[in-house]
Amino acid sequence: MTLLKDVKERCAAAFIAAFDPNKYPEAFPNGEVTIEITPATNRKFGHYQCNSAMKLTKLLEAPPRAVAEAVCKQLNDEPMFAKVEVAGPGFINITLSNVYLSTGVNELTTDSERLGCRKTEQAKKVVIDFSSPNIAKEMHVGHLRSTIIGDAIARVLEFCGHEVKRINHVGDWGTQFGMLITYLTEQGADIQSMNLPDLVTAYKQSKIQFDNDPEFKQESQQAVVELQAGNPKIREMWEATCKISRIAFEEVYKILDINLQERGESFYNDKLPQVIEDLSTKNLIQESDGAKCIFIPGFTNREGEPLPLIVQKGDGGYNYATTDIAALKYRLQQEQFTESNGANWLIYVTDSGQSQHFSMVFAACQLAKYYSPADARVDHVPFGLVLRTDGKKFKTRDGETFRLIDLLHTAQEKAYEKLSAREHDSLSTDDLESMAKTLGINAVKYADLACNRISDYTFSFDRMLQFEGNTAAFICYAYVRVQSIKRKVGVNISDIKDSITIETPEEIELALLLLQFPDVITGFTDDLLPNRLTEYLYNVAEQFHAFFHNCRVGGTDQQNSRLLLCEVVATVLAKGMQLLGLKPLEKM
RNA sequence: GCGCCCGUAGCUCAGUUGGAUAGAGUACUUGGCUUCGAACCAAGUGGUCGGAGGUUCGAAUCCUUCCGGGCGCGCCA
Repeated sequence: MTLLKDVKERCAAAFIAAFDPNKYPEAFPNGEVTIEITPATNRKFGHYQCNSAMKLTKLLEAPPRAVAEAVCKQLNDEPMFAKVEVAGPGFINITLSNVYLSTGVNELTTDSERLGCRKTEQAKKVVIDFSSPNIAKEMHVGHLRSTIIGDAIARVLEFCGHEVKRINHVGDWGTQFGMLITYLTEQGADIQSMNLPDLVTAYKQSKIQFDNDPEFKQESQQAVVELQAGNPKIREMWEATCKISRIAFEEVYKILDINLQERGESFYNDKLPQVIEDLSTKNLIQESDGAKCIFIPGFTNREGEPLPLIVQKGDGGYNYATTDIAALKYRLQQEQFTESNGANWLIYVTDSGQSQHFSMVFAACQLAKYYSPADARVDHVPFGLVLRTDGKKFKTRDGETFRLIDLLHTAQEKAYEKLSAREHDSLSTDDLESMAKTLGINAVKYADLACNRISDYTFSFDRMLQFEGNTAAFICYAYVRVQSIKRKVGVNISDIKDSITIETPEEIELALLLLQFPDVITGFTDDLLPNRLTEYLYNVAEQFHAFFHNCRVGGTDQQNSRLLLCEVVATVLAKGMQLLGLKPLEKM
């Protein structure tokens, strides 16, 4: 039972008590009523508000205020609420009682793992596809967004009790390997001694030659065919390039603390012919200009003609649409989970430029009866571009992308500058360096997660490393201060026999927020927007500072109660940070 | 041209599915350290929610239409 559900249930009961469900069957289908409870828009309206009196006014055949007053009457003696009032055109404003809030936060003190969040009753088998860099290319900020958004979603869904597989759908297959391998062969390159930057350089050269040298182009295309056919020599070179890239990717994942399982496009190579065959037998494929296409109703090209999803090219090769269909089918039908074979929730975290592609792939898979929305949830989770502070795309003056690994190191270095510029009593240089590494990465992640992912995101070291406002450092600082007060008071939390008593306005606000944690997590799983959670953590941190400023802890009658409250704050902050892939600092 | 996304304070961004007087942060102004970290707190200035219509008790949110920006649109992924 979450706070929101609790309020909702009691209000629904009040509607049923105030109006005879048998008399108004339309308002009470099956004797029940669905009502709307939202957090109050303004504190002077209480903690929550119910707007259903206005919505149900027609079905209940009474003016909105009269409906509200009848419901309100039923709630006056409810111990959960301190006050229930009717206001304006028919709002029911609800203020929770201090007793209810106190009881609620007390329960959290013995529930540090779940913090009121119950595991889902409908655990799903989730395959989440994120990060997905390309072999022989550097990771850049676009991969950063996919990686940290995907990671945060995976962490939250795991916490909710879903069974989650994190898949790195790396770009390790396709025509580019033909040209890369042909180029490396012609140059007589010693692949074993190369690193990723060498590979990237070779890739760029091969692209130039591919575009300008017809003979090279032909050889490259032949190399692709041989790679797909399993030519040992070619295959060996391909594996070597993958290995080099993998080493570089792992370095990034280690810094970012990302755990995911690589299963690249090549994994589906041998499944592609069957997919085409299956689509053919289902009469979904039409030939157009030599290519095999699926025409999906509702999609048109620039001439207004039906837009094809090409699943087999004129030269017989397959492309990413084929791979994505094969991958979707595989994940839903063959994926090995502990209890059954297939997943029933697929998530793709990619840039929003691929929205149309995924709508078409999803539509094609539904036409092929690989799934129906009734038995599987399939989400494309899009995100916007990364921009510079001048609004342009995040690239160097030469049009090159910044290497992700360099950006991460820069963030850590700048975090060190910021930290060391302040006075610290008992922190060694080693401590500072270690903190800066954590804080730098926290800042990079938090700044990205704190924006609504659908919008474009403006990347700025200065902003993300600020200690004020909605930033990683501010959240960390709140946590640090809780740890500090605990050290200062010197009481072992687990020895405290007292319970929390909520009294002051600051305590009430803080308790209310802490009890909302499960509702925030539930909201997250509905819309997969990480900024809902960052905003919540910011509110907790901010409210903690306000509480701490006005309510003394150490040496007061309320010391133990407030110490316990502080502990809940720390637990919520730590859990929230963990779910976002951030690491708390004990000191800073 | 068609499709999708976006347009909210000088800047960076929220806005919980249609709710009350549109909110934070930053910047700027002001007040608060002789007790738990002032990396903090409190207050103020700042808005035609891109424009115009429409739907209704009620619109930043839904519909229509313009304006401005971004992305995508047949054999790259």
